[in-house]
Amino acid sequence: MAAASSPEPATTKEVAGPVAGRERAVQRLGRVVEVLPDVSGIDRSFHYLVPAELESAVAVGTLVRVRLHGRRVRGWVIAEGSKAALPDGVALQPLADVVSAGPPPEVVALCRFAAWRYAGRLRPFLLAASPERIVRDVPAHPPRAGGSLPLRTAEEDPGRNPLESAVGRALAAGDAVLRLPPATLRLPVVMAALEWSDRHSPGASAGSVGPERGSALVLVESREDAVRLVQHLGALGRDASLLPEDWRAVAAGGRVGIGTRNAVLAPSSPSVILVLDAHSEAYRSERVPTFDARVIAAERARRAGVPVLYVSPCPSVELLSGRVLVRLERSAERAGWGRIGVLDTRREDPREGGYPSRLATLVREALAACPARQVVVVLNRKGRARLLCCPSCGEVQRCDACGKAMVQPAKPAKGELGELSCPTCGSVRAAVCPTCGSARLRILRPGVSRAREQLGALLSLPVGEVAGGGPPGAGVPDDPVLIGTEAVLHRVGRASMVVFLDFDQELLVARFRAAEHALVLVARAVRMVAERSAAFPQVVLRTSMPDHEVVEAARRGDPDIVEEAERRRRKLLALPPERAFALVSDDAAVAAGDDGLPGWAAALPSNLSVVRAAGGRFLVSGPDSRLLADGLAGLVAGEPGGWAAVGLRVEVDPLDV
DNA sequence: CGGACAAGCTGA
DNA sequence: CAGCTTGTCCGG
Repeated sequence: MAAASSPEPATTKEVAGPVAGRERAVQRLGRVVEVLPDVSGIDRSFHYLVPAELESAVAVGTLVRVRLHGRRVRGWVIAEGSKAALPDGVALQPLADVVSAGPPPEVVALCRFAAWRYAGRLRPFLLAASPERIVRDVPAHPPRAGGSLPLRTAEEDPGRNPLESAVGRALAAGDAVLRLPPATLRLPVVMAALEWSDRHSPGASAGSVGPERGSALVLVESREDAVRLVQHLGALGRDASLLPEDWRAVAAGGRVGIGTRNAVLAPSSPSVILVLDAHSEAYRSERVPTFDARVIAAERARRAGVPVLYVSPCPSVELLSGRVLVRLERSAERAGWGRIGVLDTRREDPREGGYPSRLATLVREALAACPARQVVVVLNRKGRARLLCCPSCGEVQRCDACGKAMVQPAKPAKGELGELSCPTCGSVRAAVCPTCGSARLRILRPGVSRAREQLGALLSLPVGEVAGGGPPGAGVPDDPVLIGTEAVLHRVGRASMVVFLDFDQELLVARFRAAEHALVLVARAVRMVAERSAAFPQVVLRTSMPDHEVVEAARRGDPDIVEEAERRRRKLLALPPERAFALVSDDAAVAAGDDGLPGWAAALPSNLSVVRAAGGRFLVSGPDSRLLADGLAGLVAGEPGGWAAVGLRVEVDPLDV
């Protein structure tokens, strides 16, 4: 069919005939669209004709039903197409139906950016950008002036409070991090940003009548935060929509859309994007594609010409990289971290055994000063004991199979020896020293359940254990003292005091983001303890490294201390943001078992490097994320089946390298 | 992903 | 060699 491959003439006279002629006219004149099937095994698009009766309902982003290889599947219109681009001899089929409204064209474009940036398929992003349930009647998107928002260089009104002025300065900068200490309430920050957006929205002018309101997209770290914020804004007369369920309202022009990381793909045209608790790892998707909503938010803001503001008490160096940092005055920021106490384990009397009496004094003070609240103790070690040794011969209890230190998951029943298990290979043996046969093992590193017993004895108070998982607040015991792993910081709302029983553990974790993560934990703890004027330290760090930069930063309420150290370290070791990384899993290479580099490595551009990493994966790195993404995109460029066909799984910006 | 079709295996 | 399983290919 030679006609199919020749370009369409601009006009055609072939309009005669009532039925067959009309069919033919559609064939010749009809609109062609590119459709990406919503099928996980297909990573490519196909062309379809738009039948006249669906003409007005089909736009880029629309969810449609098509016939593909004999089955009817859902898919997204991802572009306008043309027959000219098709290979010879393919007969176009019409779209079978329109299923639902989908993301607006700008968001489809943003999804394409995300798929490129994270070397993944388009489908998961389009899914995240689409409504959960079918939406049939969305009013057409009101065209909004984009790209021309006047960004002022300085906030002109000096009469407002420091918080409002800081928000104003940060928004005026376009892409900024606003560092606010953990005790800061978030609602006034959001309100200040919304009011700024009202004043700077394209429709706002001195002569306009009635409240002219800008629209906003607000990202929060958890579902609970989103629900709460929608309620609070509603109470203040702001029309706020919860994503993803209020997708339709947001698509129809709802003023404030609020949600977690997927909300960055909301179907709105925000005049400001706000990311709260921007240090939170919840903004990263743990599944491939491992996108980061903060990165997509920045790109969205850049494309729309609107400001994006990241709010955090302790922003990471990656977040700060290339952005303006706005902070409060030193004294105000320091005050917002409260009083941080330090217990130096090097000064503890070993004869006291377990925990120092000073700890008991602090806990009792806190309970007396604030009887309505609990004291929360954090120990990031599950089970009863993570390291045991034999007191008679001094042997550390190791696994016979793999040599790793054995752990004791639970307290032995009365009269029983109990069991040790290996955290690496899972093998189990009785809690008896294999060298000398002693059944009395000493716990060198207690886990949560042993620490609970010890604390109960020290304080003569009931101590409850909080297990991880489940919604916040559910299943939290009402004992005066609670202990758990860092999950307690998410499960318990308020506390009179938070004690990190072994802060060394957070400081010594062998991950390159350990220091920043440790400060995030302290910030979370500070937020749980509300009374700012309390005379006792509200957050207590028990550590053998009181001079460590994280302890110092927390005490002085100055995250600069961690940030400077971290930035130096990243530079020295060429870690992000100095370089960009991706972990590539190649099942075929692992199966083949050769120890060289796989074939695709040679196809990467010379500005990227590849080394073997643990677990049969490959660590690809490049000078920046753009060059990395371009290089990785080259791996599928010539492949019609896309990522589905190449058999590689790419994790861009991995948490650990 | 899942249908189509081809090549391989089994039992009479 | 029918009838079934298993594998590979490919979609407009």
